[in-house]
Amino acid sequence: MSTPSPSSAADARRYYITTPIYYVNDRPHVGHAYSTVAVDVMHRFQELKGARVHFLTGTDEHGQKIERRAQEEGIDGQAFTDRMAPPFRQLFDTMNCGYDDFIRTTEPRHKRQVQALWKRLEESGDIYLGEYEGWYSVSSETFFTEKELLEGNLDPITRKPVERVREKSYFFKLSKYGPKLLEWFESHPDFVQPSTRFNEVKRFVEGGLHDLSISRTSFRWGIGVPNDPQHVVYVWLDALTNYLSALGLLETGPAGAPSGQTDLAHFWPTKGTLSTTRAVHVVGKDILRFHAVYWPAFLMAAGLQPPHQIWAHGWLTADGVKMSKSLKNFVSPLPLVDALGTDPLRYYLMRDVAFGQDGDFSHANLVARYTGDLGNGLGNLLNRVVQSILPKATEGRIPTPGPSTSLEDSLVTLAQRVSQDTATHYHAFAPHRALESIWELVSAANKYVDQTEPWALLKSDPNHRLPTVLYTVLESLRWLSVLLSPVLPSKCQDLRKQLGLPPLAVRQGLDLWPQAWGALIPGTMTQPGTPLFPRLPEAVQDQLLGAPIAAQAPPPPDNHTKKPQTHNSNGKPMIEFDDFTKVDLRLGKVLQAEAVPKSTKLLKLQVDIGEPQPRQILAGIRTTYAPEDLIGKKLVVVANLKPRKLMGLESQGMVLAASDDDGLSALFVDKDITPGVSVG
RNA sequence: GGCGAUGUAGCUCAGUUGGUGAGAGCGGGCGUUUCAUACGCGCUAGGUCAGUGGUUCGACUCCACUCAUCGCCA
Repeated sequence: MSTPSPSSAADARRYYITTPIYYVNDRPHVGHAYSTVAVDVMHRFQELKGARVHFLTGTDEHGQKIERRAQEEGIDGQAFTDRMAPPFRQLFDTMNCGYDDFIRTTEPRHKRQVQALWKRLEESGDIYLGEYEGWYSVSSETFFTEKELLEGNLDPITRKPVERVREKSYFFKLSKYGPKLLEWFESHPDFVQPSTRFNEVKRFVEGGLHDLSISRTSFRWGIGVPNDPQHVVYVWLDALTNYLSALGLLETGPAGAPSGQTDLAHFWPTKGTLSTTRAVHVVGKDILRFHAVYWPAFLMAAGLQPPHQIWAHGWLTADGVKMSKSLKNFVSPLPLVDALGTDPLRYYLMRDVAFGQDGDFSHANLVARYTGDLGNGLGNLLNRVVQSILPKATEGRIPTPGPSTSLEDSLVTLAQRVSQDTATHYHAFAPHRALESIWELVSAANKYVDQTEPWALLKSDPNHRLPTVLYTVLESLRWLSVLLSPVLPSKCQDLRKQLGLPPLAVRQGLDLWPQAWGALIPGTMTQPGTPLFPRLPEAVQDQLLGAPIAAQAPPPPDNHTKKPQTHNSNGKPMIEFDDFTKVDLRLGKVLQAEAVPKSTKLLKLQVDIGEPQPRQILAGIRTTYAPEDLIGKKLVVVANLKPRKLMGLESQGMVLAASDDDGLSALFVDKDITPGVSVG
């Protein structure tokens, strides 16, 4: 399995990359954002390398499921999809995905192309009229065989009932293309990624292909079959064609001659342009088969070149739970963008999930990535130099570097390696690795600042060593502003602005990827601004971490059993007896008590709980009890609470007390019972 | 059932064609600096590399089997 070398994309003058078109039967969620952001990252990377990129996304709007949804609402399909499609577009705009085209399958330009493709397939003799009978699942838009169905004739995926459907149908001679497909797979070892998915595809084809039913008469909401308006084109043939129709590839003029859409059409590879174009479809693993088997077969039949690559990514779970309609636990990206901003969410999605594998969308990890990587790592690096030291050293101008030492040399060497590694990883559709690699440079730069101590040089050597040190850090940040820009486009603009640099201006044929050290121009004014990734207010953190899934997603209602009570009148979750027995409650006798200095609430107690040594326990009861009131008293102690530091002192347990607005009362024991005995 | 994967430190994962004491990031612990967004830097994981049995001078890395998890099978 070969990975393209870092230079190959720059050579590929044209790069066509697509997301799946999204089915508009529901509102967009973080999964849609994920695949579209991934494609946007690739698109931005390729542009930086000087490729001419066409980035397509859009919506899939036909099919029986849509027809029924529209009917339920008493509106027609067009009105329904006109309402459902815009939120997708808005989401991708919010996520700062710079798509070049957003196609809807209900657009006339697409309908013409589908019909044109149909005619081509007909001309090649690969379409015939037959009769189809089978179990059709409306919810999955597909037929199932008898043995695939669940008991009671249910769709094995959606568990909805299927219908016995018998209808006249046009068929595509898919069976004829099995050997050609296998030959194609053989000669294109990177056709499907990741390779384990490719294995599945190959075996599927090796198992033999049946002809594919490609029209329906049982519903109307779709594209009419040319010259047989009773039939509607099968939704997958319809949907897949979007990749061509966005390029106007099959466009014909009034006289049937190719129209003027030739420029865009060049994004689709032909035999003559294989080395200078690259067409890649990014899809979810659930629709791989359609893209890796049916789609190349259609294209072969139409006399067209299959795409270069199909990249199947994985699914996201939500805080460890599979996202599903019935659980209503789809993570909506918009509140996250409100809380953190677009770029941090993009960063999280690209950094925390290995592209191609399934991943988990974890709110805790999101916050950790924001605070740790972005805030403490990158943001603080910029801040500590541009905001803090540079104004004092050079009144904010980029300094002129002097002779370098081994410290500078090794940082430069590392930056060059990181730059190469990062490019390799972006190329291989491994944004998580690219970012991992980039953070080597972030860390090294922070370490460099620590080692060189510019704040000390400010006093000891402001005219010689200091300019070199500051220049080196600033130049590292300039490199970072390029390396990170595919993932953090707007934050990198901000970063560059603070460094006194113009925005990155991509141009076809111009490779902007960092290679030469020292492009920062001494004397340029920097523009210290607000921190790139300000520390999250606690309220925002709490909002992100505060049981976001539980709140939005009650467990699926169970109609048969009575729902157990999950919370008590205090809003606390119900616990099992076993949970309770985990708490080691013991009787303790207070041996000593004294106030904690500088604290109005805390008392430091030495409590005998039957152990050789008394426990030191800090209790926030000083407002009610004076130290001398407590000595000799017996009270209830939580003995197995993890030790915790309060006001610099370790507390090895907790004293039970009840409190209300007026004060509190410790739980004293009135009989003379031996310290250390269990309470329960 | 058939086919294919995966199982490495608390968590997420790297570990090229078998060979110096098995790694990274995060979390935890300890220390330290003070320019900075209480941020940075340093040290710290003694992990039966799922298990068993093989091949080999030598295996996390090859083979067989077992267990667990997952994917594909129109």
